[in-house]
Amino acid sequence: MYPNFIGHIRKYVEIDDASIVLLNQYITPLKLKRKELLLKEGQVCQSIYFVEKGCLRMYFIDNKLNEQITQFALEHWWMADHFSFIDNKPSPYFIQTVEKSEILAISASSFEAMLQEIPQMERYFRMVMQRAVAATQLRNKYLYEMSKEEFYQHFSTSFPEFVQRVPQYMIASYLGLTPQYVSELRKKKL
Amino acid sequence: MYPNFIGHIRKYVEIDDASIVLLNQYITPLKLKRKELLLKEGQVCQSIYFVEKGCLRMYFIDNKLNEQITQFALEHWWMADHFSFIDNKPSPYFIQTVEKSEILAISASSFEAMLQEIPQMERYFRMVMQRAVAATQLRNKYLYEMSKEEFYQHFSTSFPEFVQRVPQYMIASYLGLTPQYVSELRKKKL
DNA sequence: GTCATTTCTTAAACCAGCTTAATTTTTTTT
DNA sequence: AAAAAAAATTAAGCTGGTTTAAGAAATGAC
Repeated sequence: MYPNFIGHIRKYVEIDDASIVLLNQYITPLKLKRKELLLKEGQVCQSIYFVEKGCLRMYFIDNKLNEQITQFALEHWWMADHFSFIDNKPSPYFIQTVEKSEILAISASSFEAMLQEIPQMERYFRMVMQRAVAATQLRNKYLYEMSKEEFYQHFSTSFPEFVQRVPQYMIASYLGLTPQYVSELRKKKL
Repeated sequence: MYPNFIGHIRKYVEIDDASIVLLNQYITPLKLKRKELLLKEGQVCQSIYFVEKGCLRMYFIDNKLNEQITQFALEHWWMADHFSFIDNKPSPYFIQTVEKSEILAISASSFEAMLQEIPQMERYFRMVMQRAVAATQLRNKYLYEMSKEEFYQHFSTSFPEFVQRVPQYMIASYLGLTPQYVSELRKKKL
């Protein structure tokens, strides 16, 4: 059905096929084209989104009216504005497909019901969230210890597929660099 | 027993007194003086730490041999190097008390056993981790949209108790600033 | 209570990465 | 296939925040 989603769950918890079938009622699958919006600034982030296939980005409009990207999600990643999702507050973010994508959405009420009915999912999300915290701790450490030049080089050698797949100006934005500076860094490395 | 800890759990999940009593067997309470270490670089982060009273900091030694602080934890906060804790890998961090503190430690094996025996704790930690993700998303947004000067001013007006309690050079380190620059910014504001 | 250590301040020179602006290349649309 | 739009490059000048160095003030230990 959703091989990436089910595979991801089974990587973390033991769950039988019957429970997997139960899961379906909580999930809304979405087939989206490039550049479609899942969340707009000012709306509440009603769902969390799993990338079954494709790529999402999250961004906000900064005071210079630039789209400032704060996160990407490729296959197997979850995407949400968690503060908005948890507390039902309007979000400052947009969430948009970068390319044609297959997304699984779970609304806040489905999420709650799912966790009640399938306790393994509570455990799954505890682990997913814990790993997300671990990942941000690591990224954060890199931010503290590297110059922007090192940060860019580190990113592009660590995630070469990413650099292939996503426009350069989006990577620049995500890394907190100007497109001009990224351009300079690329020239430097060749 | 540990009013801050129990209060924190009950803020998130319904749990009866019997289960609270069960909790005790998984917890190691620690009374620590100022500047005591809970984790050293190169060790595996064997436990997660709850600050019942006092203050912890997490830091690593950067390439200029500075102590670079990446996190603080005051009362009610959890502290751990999650990658090290989850995957049993050596940590690059030190975790140290900033002041005299009362800490509750839960080792990895206790953590696992506790989650098995008391399912509400699985839910509690899912929520704690999800809020931690939400908090880093927010902090991250501030990093993207503010200059370092704004970031400092924002932090010191948002957490005035912190600025009272923790030496200025530690706050500078945490915010990614030099102590000299923080000194300049303070002078500017008066 | 005083000495030693830690923390904070001041100031000048410096530079990593940004801004601005114009051109070229690539991609998308028709 | 051509036109339009989006993305990437180049280069010069500038600035927010660092570095370096030294002295002053505050704190903790005995």
